[in-house]
Parts: sequence; C-alpha cells; structure tokens
Amino acid sequence: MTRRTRVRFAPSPTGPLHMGGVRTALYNYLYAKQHGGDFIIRIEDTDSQRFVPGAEKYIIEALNWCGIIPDEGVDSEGNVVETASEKHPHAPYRQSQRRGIYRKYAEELVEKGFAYYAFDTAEELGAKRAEMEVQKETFIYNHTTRMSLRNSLSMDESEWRPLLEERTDWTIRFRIPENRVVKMDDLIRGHVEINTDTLDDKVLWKRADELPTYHLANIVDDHLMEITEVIRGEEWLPSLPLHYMLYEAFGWQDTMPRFAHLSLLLKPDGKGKLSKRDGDRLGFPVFPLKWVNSEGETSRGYREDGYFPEAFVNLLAMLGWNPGDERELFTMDELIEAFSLERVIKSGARFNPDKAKWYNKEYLRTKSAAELAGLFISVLEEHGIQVVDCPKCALTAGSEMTAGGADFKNGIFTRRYVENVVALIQERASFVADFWDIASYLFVTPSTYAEKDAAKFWKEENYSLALQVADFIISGKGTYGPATGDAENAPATGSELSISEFTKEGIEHPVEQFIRSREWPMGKVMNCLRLALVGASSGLGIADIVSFIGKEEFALRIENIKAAL
RNA sequence: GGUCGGUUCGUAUAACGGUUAGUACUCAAGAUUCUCAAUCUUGCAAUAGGGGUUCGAUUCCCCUACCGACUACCA
Repeated sequence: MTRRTRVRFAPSPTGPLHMGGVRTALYNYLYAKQHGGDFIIRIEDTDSQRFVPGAEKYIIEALNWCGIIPDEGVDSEGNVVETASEKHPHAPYRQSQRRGIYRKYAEELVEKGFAYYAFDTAEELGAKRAEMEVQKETFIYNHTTRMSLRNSLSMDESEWRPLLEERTDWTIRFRIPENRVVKMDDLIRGHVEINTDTLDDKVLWKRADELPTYHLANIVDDHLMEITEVIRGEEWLPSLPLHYMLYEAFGWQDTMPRFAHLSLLLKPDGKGKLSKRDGDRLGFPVFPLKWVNSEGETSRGYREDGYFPEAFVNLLAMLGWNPGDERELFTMDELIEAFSLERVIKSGARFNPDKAKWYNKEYLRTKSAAELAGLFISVLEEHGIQVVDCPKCALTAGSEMTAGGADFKNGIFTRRYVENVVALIQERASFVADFWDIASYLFVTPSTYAEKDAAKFWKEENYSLALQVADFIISGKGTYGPATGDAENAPATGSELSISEFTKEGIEHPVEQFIRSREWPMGKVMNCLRLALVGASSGLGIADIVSFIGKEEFALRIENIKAAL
C-alpha cells in the first residue's frame, strides 16, 4: 500500500519564526511537492502559558513571503485552508481547537496499561528534583521512582479514583517500560538505538487545561492527519523512542510516519545555536520578517532588510543540504526537483552572513530595471526625491526637466530616469538600499566634498584643465590638441572635435580625445571633475554622470566646487 | 552528571576505500578602466588527536578531545 505523501510543519506560536524554523518548513515543503503530496501547517498551541498573540499570523505571513504555501492549514487571517477531498476532513489545524479529541486517546492508553494517572503536584516534583540535585543525582520519573510517587500505579484504585473528580491538577503519564532497547530509523541519521531506562514517564495530558502535551498531540494528530514523513528539528531526536512507543501502544505502527531529524543552525561565530541576540550583535536578521515584541523591542527581518524571498529561500536551502553537484542558484521549482533528504547534512550548519549577502546580489542582478526602480522609488522618497511617471506630470509641479527627465532644483525625476539609473548601477549593489549610496549624486547636487579626495585632486592646475574640458562638454565644440598619438590616422592639430550626441557614448570618446591630444594627465583631470560632480573621487564614469545630470547641472557643479573649496 | 547526535580550508560544502583533497563565500594580489565598483585571472587556506582493519582510510571500527541537542504538567 502506498500512501499519498503528507508532511506537516508544526510550529508553536510562542514568538516569531526564526530562520531555522523557516528552513524546516522549507524542507518539508520541498519534500511534499517533490513527491506530489500535501504540505500541512498545524499550529501546536497546547501551551497556554507561552502563547504569544500575533505569533501565528507572523508565522503564516513569513512562510507566505517565502512562497511556502500550505495545502492544508490556516491562512494569515486564521481561516482554514483545505484542499483535500471530503473523505479526509482534517480540520481544524490548531491543536487548541482540537482539545476534545485528545483525552480519549490518553485514557485509552491508561486502560491498556500503557499510561497512568499521576497526582503529584508541580511543587512536589520540583522539591523532589531539588532534593536529589543536592545529592548530585538526577530525578527521573520512571520505574525506579514511580512506586514511591502518588499515582494510579502506586495507590489503591479506591484511593485514586475519587481524586479524578476532586482534583483538577492531575496528569496522565506514559509508562516507560523497564530496560528495553528501542530501535529506530531516521532518514537522515540512519539507525539509532536507545535504552528505555534513560527515559522518563512523560506527561501526555494535563487535566488543568484539558490539553495534551506535545508528545500526545503530535502522535495523535500525525496519525489522524495521515502524515507519512515527519521532518523536524534535531531537538526532537531524544523523544523519538517515546514517539515510537506511543505508536506501538496505540497499535498504529503500520502507518507510523518515517522520521527525519534536521541539524540545527549555529551562530556565525563562537559556540551554540543561532539566537535572536546574534543578529543584533553581528548585524544580520535571524527572522524572516520584522518582529516587534510586547516590550516594544524590534527584531529585524530579511524582508525589511531588503532580501528577496527567492534569495532567502535559496540560501536557507543550501544551509545543510547540497544537490551533489556544484550548482548554488536555485529557484523554488528547481529546489523541488533537486531536493533529497539523503543529501541533508548531519552536522549543524553555521550561518554565514557574507554568503547571504552574496545570494541577494546574485538575485538582484537578475531583476528588471523596472521592478527594481519600483522598489528604489520608496528609498528615494525617504530622501525627499519626488518621482513622477512622465515629464508632463512634472510640469504641473512647476518643474522644468532635462531631456533625460531630471530636475535637480525641485528634486523631481521621471520614472524613466530612475530606471536608467538602476540599469546602470544594479550590478554594483547587493541590496536596493545600496542604490542610494552608490548614486545619490544622480539625484541631489553634492554639497560636501570628501576631505581626503579633495586634498588629492583639488589642485589649481587640475581645475583649470578641468574647466577647459567642461567648456568643451557644454559647448560640444573643441579642437584637437598638438599630441596626435598614433600618427597614421590622427587628425591635424586644431581640427574640429565635437560632441554630437549628449549620451555616455557620445561624450566619452570625444572627451578622451580632447584630453589625450593635449597630453593632459587623464586621471587627474577626470578625478578633479569627478570630485566636482560626485563630491568624492570614486563613482561612475564621468561620461555616465554628465549624460544623466545634463549640461545645466553639470555647469552648476563645476561652479559650486570652486566656492566650496 | 546522564543519554543521544555530530566533527573536511575562517564559513558552507564535494570526494563507489585509490584525486595534486574539488567548488562557492570571505580575504589578498594582478589584469582592466578616468576613480570606485563590477568583471576576469591567480593565490592563501582543511580531513580534530591517537590507535586499529586494509596493499591502500577523509571514507570502516575503537578510544580521547571538542561541539551540539535533550534531560519540564515547553514545544
């Protein structure tokens, strides 16, 4: 019998989903889609103490942003998403809404002798633990201790039965068998064995809130939802034997899912797993989306930091998995095609922010200028730049534009202008936000000049030459100088040299000829010009800048620098 | 402490028991250009340690070290 592949991602809404959690969800999703099966999101909110409002919505939104869309589960509005046929009514997908179904399963286990009622209070147990800790021993609730504790195994039925009604703080515990070796198989780790003597009698169900604990809810729901593979974090590996025994106790071993335990994401430096603090400390997000907690502390998110979801998904996929060849760039569809649990790495993966940045850069360069311009516009607006759709629209704002679509005086530019800028600089950036740092001088007239660069290039002799070059650029007319370089086809000294088209291509060559034919120091002259145009001696090519800002602004900047320095 | 899992350049990783141990990121150098970036080329850099098994071990086994997870009426 082959069953339809059904996997689930089962987060608990105790806070924002961290990138390790997103990776777990992603691997589940990839596995499901590769096998033509279902990906289910189940909310494990059985811990009423740790419930955080908004966390569920955050989780769904984060996965949504990544393109990890459930076939079944809840959407960001809390509505049930279900694509399965009527034969398989699996809703609801929140365990708090399923509370009615767990008790009978827990009691079934008691009846079968696999579990028992326990009446020890949390305080009593805590005291016991503390007591044993003094003697440097660890308290375990199991066959060595359970007969000396208060439960339906150690007490007479006449004694404990009434307690079930009288008290509301009892629990149902699983009775871990004595000295038995549980043999397990993990899709990633292979064969694992463990002796039950190291395990404790886990609480399965709590009378206090009428809710199961993770272990029971998990097994019951995975069974009911017909889950075929459980792909989850490594932290669950130690409770795998319990889960095996639970399936056995229920008599469900025939349909028990296969298990795969993923290693954890580690800090980029030092010891331990990746935590919220690392992001703040090292300057990168650990969460997919921005999150503001109840104290008002915000944690940055990949989305808000300018990462593309495709880049984020790609880098996450490659953290702990590889395709077996040397490809590194994958779309979601390609990941679905290439993914395999066999190639998931057993050891923990240390997150590398530099590589993350590189991924974004790779995706940034594949985007169209139009799309990027759309994103860049909001950055521009933050800097007080107005972007209009066409030159005519600008007219109403009292603006006069260059042919290229720029109005520096009023800070108004056309969308077309922005797109042209983006096309020119997109290969230089990792993030859309970098565009501003790279090309702000294509939107605002520089008012300061980098001290170091000015010291190097702001010289009277450079400037006087630069002025002559500027004259040539503005008038478009000049002459060849005496130095003709390679003799053959060189034009005669004094013959006419002109700029016929005011574009990068149209300007670049004549300007170069103008300078070279005079044997002026190219670097010094150009950098002096650049200093005036950019405010620093680094940046785009002079011809590029000039063609963008236009003659008038060009002249203004050449003039400005004289007054400023 | 106990149980389980893990360990290849700084990082992510590749390598049927046989390779000069490969690739990417980072870093450095060179090329190119009017500068910066981009790009291209080159370079630096690893099998945790010790025992076995084997003609031969990154690969299999054992020990040690280190790292991690778990050890709740949390998930």
